[in-house]
Amino acid sequence: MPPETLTPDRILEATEDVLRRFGPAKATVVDVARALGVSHGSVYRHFPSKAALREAVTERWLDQSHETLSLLARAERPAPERLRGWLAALFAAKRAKAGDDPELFATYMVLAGENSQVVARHIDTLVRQLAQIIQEGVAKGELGLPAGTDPLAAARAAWDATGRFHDPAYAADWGEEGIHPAFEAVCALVLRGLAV
Amino acid sequence: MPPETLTPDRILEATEDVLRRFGPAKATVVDVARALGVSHGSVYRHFPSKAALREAVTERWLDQSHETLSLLARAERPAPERLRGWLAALFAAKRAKAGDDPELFATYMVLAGENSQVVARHIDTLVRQLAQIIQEGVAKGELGLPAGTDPLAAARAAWDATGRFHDPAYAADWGEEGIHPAFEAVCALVLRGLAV
DNA sequence: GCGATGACAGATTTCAATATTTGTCATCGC
DNA sequence: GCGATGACAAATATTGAAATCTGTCATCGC
Repeated sequence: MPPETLTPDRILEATEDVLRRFGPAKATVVDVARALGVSHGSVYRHFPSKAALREAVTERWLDQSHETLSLLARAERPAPERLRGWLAALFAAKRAKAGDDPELFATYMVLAGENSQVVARHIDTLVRQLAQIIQEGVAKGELGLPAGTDPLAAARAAWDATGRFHDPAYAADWGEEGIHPAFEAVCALVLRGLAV
Repeated sequence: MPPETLTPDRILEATEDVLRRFGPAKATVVDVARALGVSHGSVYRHFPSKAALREAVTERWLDQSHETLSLLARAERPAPERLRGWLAALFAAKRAKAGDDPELFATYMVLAGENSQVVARHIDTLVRQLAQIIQEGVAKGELGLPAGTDPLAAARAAWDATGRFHDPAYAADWGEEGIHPAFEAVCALVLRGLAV
């Protein structure tokens, strides 16, 4: 018997590995099976298709980034600071991922493109964190919304407005000279738009 | 002699035509020459390379959209209204182009990708129009900027913040259900961020 | 004289034959 | 019995030879 019994988790790990090594275009189910020392038929016992396997890898990867940010969303500081910190942390995390291992990042961009449903759910989670900050800020009088504005809609607007600093489509810009001032400027604009 | 003598303008028109008919991948210099009834060598007399030809087409295409917007930027209305109108017009124009002829739009997206310099200049022109509106608004007390903020930087921030509604990378979203509310929300956020 | 031409070399693209991969399932061995 | 296997058909990707395209330039005809 192999070191451990074959589980979805072990398969996912091996898949990540294969993706890292061969890239999204060349990584095959046969490669994954080979990495695990099993036949590719066995992989299909745990995942119904290659697409499902890749989707699961995508989900796993996106879930990793929720933790840290959700801590920041709950931190005990004035809402404007928290909002700023949250956005800055999001940007810093993405920037680091894209900068440290561009190939791996490109791989995950391909996976994300294949699984827009999963990505949409991920974004939803993050927007809800934003909404929480905004809602609490409004409740404490630290932030202001035009009468009748839904905090969730405001959060979505803030998310959209800062897209250049978290949407992977812009990853190429994140290494540029003026990206930090640009982030500061948009951040300031958004915060001013949410001020009391 | 052909109907008219061979000029850069006639070549550009023929190139646009060929691009429209065959798409960016299949359009060749030989096709352009054939459409004009000349040898491809003659095209090279007016444009040094295929890339230069395509760049010129891109420039011509982008320049078309400056006119209408620059009129709006100069309109005689309160700055917040003008700003809103300008952003809405930009969004409407892009949306219409992408929606009416998706293939042609895709073609021009490819061209734009090939000529980021040209696109950057185009964006610069538009951001300057935005800056003009903001600057006048600030002068008249209709808009406000944090002390020491450059109107051009503020314009760039407003541009970045509204990217989802003018960046062709998001064109796929422009047909979606909730895009108008999303635009309104971001617009409101930005206007509030620039209010006195 | 001067713009247009088309033959040409080298780069790029196309296309069809070949090989690999995906997903299924009857069969195996523990 | 039950998870693992590998042979298999259909779909997809790779490959390399042939065709086309880009860019140059010596030559042509007006």
